[in-house]
Amino acid sequence: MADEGSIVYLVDDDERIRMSLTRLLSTAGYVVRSYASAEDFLSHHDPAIPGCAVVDLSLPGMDGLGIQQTLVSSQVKRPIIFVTGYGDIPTSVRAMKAGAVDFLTKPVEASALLSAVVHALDRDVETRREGERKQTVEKRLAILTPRERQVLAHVAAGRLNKQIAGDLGTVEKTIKVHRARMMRKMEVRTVADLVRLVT
Amino acid sequence: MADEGSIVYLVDDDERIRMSLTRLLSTAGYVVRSYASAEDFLSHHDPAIPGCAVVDLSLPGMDGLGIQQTLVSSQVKRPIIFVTGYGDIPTSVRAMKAGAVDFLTKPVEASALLSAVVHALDRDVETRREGERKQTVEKRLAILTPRERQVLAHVAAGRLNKQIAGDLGTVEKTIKVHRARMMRKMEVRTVADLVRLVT
DNA sequence: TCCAGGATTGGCCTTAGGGCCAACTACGGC
DNA sequence: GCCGTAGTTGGCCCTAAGGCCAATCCTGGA
Repeated sequence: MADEGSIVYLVDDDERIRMSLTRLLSTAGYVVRSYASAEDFLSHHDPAIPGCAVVDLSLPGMDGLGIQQTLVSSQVKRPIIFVTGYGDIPTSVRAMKAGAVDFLTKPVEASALLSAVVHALDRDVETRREGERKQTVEKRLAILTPRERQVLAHVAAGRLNKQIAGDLGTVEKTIKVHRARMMRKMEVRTVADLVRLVT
Repeated sequence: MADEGSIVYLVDDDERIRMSLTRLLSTAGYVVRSYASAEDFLSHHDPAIPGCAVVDLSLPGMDGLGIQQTLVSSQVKRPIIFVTGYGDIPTSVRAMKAGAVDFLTKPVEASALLSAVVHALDRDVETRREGERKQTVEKRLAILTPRERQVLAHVAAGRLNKQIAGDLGTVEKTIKVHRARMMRKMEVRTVADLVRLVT
């Protein structure tokens, strides 16, 4: 299996459920870390580690939706699968609108949970890939001088050096220099690559 | 209001509900068209007309999810808001995963429905905007000759005429001609515009 | 006060892209 | 057999982009 060894964070206050789901997920090849409360999970949570979360909706203290809101508002994209015994429709809809991967009712069917985990991990991989791409671009943009950033915007818009010079109140030769340095720093060789990178 | 006059398709087998919601939506400035069954709605449905659908989950014959599946499988992006009196969580989750805008329980709160309609119409506008853009690009791609399409791919990838010539087994001069004709047909003047268009 | 980084400009030369005119070849139809 | 479309190629010329070397000018700091 492709996701074998990926981490599944399990948050449920019922120890029997934790044992049961841990067993199920471990057997499927996942590494499981379980927590009995939202607070315990969040305080040990490292967004940098790939994986997904399987969260019981009703928890003592902060509940499952609270975990989701906390993660969402802190820009953490950890995919969440909710499981619940007592949920209602409005809650499930709110969870899904907030980006939950799935919302399962107890007793949880093994196949449904495993399928949801696969989807969640897929989404996590995709999110991380895109996040890394953005990071790379941001890092490169960060080392540009203000002038180079201006030139970048014009070049990406398809403007000619001569036109850019006019807009920025300088001469073509100067733009050529800024442009060349900007392209080096952005690590692209063609305008096409540049446009794809910053779009 | 920005969406005033937009069409809301209402599908519910209960005439009192239809009356009630029609009144609510009309008062808010929307044009409402109501249907008593999925079959009636679908047979009169024109995907080209902007708007959203408010659909009761339980209907005689094909139910609300059936409408959604029908539209989704025929690539129609009509935004759907479900309303239901007897739904369960798995159903609401399935609807949301299939792209429903919202899933409301009866009795429907006026504010919740109106808010959902605003979101649905926003999504519709966005979907149509994107669809038109794709249409435009497709139309232009359609009038390219096979050779021009090949050249387009290479140009968008940032390759030089000389390299493209090598790859396509011809000389640079020929590529220049294909390239110029391709750029005209795609209605772009710079490589940057081309990349943005086909990405 | 002197230095580094950033912005600027000039000259020179090479490569790349694109417009215009002309011409040839191949193929599918009428 | 003639015609239109698609693909090809050549020549000529001009503009755009980019590399290399050199040289100011200014400003925030050490």
